[in-house]
Amino acid sequence: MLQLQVLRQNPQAVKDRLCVKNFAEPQLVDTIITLDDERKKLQQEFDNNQAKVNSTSKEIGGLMAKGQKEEAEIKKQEVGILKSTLQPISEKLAVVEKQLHDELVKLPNLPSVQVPVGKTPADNVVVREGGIKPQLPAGSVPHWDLIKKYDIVDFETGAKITGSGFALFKGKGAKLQRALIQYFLDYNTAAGYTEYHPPFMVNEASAYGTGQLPDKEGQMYYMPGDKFYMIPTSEVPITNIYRDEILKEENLPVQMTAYSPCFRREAGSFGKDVRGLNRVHQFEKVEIVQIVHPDKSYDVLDEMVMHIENLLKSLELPYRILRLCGGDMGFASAITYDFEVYSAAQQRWLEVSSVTNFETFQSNRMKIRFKDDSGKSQLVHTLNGSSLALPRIIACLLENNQAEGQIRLPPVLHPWFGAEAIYMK
RNA sequence: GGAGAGAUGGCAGAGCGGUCUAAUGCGGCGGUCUUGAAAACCGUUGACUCAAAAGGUCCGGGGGUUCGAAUCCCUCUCUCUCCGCCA
Repeated sequence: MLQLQVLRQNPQAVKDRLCVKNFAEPQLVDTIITLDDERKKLQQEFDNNQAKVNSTSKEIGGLMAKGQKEEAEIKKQEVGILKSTLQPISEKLAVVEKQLHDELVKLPNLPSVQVPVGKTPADNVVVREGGIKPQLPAGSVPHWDLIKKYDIVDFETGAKITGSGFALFKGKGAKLQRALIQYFLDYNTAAGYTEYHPPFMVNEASAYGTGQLPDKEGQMYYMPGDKFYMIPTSEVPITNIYRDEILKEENLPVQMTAYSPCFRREAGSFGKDVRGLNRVHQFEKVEIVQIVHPDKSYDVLDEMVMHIENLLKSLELPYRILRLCGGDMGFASAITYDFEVYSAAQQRWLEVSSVTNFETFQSNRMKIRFKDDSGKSQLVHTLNGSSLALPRIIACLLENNQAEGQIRLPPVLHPWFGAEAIYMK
């Protein structure tokens, strides 16, 4: 949620930034400011009357104590009249406040100045590429064939148990997944992140806090009996740890990492792009989240990009880093870098991580603040990134490392699979 | 699932209709004393809103009673204790 103060200070600048995100209704900014003016007027009127009610009520207390009942009765009548004027004002105020809030949450975050202008993924800017695209041997196949050949992921049985888009990992496939989760978590904690294992369902307040509600309601699985949402990413429970908290400045930055399964409905997609592990309803992911001083968030963003880049290097996968254009960024993002790995058998790039600086967009909703030197409360900046999402990493590891009757895993995974680099028989 | 108790400022904890602009303690901050520190003493110390002052709001959330609610009533949520069930 954007800060009203920012809109009021420079409405035109806000509208200009919204246009970079291809936001369709920049005039909403003016509507919001008008509503806020009205709110202020009503609030003042209400406060003035309330002050009179309060002071007169105190007088009544004094009169009653002295036994001056008749004077007290007169005052009671006065208060009665004042209160009857208070009622309609507070009703109007409630309506205006709700309208104001409802409109304000429709505004996406403002893109930072570094964000390239553009409408579609084609307008994203490639920042860096790394690794070497492998030359696959003749007869190489995509991962959806490999998983059958080696019997390590079974989609048919997954569909039998639950439904289409749910994978059943088996044998060395299940072990590879477990190994990657552990490797990623250890890599993150070694860099100073504290490991968490959160609940995999959240309540409405948490889903709202990180911006999943009301924007992405249909994307989440929902349990109406308990009003819980299955988490679409551990970002939701992890960032909400600090909801409604005021941190001490010396406790910043807060660095957290968590593994969780992620549940996404992703209704309506089909075809080659979503085949096999390319898109599933439940996938495993290790996430990193940071809560930082507003002056530091862009330095931290660069650090996080480096951190994830080095992790990809260690897996020996060809990768590239994209700076997303305004039109391709998420609702809550001020700037996002996407990481993609090259799937040699599918001959396409697959997104495996997304690193975002939300600036104050999440912290304003969640009221995550810190006390600065002068004792003032300020909103923190929040950032997160995947390190990493597993299915497409697995797809690429399988495809890019396939050889005659075997798949060679990179050395960092040898602790789980033995010294020999030949696995998946 | 059944029965009971409870939710108050960073923490602990009083408060049972009218100086509650919430006692007290701990913690934090400032000062006196000290070479420095500790101790002791003195002072100070919540959030939000309004450009600011005045004012207003906030004692788990929502609603009600009353001239007046932390305090009484209703309701929801959560926590704890005991019993039951259970990996």
